[in-house]
Amino acid sequence: MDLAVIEKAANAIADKHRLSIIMEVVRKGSLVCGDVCEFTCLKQPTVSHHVKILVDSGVLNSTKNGRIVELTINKEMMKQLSMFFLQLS
Amino acid sequence: MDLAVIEKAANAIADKHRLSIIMEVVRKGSLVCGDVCEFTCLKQPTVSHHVKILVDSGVLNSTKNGRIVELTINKEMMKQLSMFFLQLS
DNA sequence: TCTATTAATTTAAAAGTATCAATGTATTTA
DNA sequence: TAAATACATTGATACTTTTAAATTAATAGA
Repeated sequence: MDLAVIEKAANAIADKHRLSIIMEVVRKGSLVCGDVCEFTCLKQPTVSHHVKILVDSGVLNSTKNGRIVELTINKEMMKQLSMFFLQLS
Repeated sequence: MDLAVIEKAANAIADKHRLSIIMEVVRKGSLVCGDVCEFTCLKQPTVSHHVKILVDSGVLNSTKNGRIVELTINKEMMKQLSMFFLQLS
């Protein structure tokens, strides 16, 4: 497992707002960026910034349908993180 | 699982130097702060700073034997992190 | 094509973080 | 008790991150 991947994913997760986005994506199955603005009370550019970090790190997947971006959890990444920490325990 | 705990642990892990400290602690079983200065090429105050973050977050355990601080991995925290990411996958 | 909608980018200010020299503290040893 | 050792704290500087207003880009629908 590449430590740079772990570092980047950990960084993406290490934020109150981003962590709550992750939990909401998992709870609902998927979210669009507009939903995130609503439930986080953050402005749209701020949400766009956080979403970019989550997607770039591989924590979330994004698929663009027209002008709408749909966010889902990257289960493969979650499995890798789970395995990494299991090996450290 | 408390998200604040996850957030704090993720933050501790989300750093190149701290991640390498974690890996070395696991590889060797334990380390003292002086060892960390050597293999990271960081100065002592910087190491003290990083170690504090790792210990405060619960990622590492520290036990003081006289003036020497011994660092070990917190296996319980690793298990909790592993479970957390497993549930997201 | 015109307008509304959804998201990305730019820019800038404020807050937070990493680093290390200098210094402090506690403990061991001569 | 004095010197040496191991680590913590302070304070300064440089760098990074977060946030959002303003703007831009892309798409959908009238």
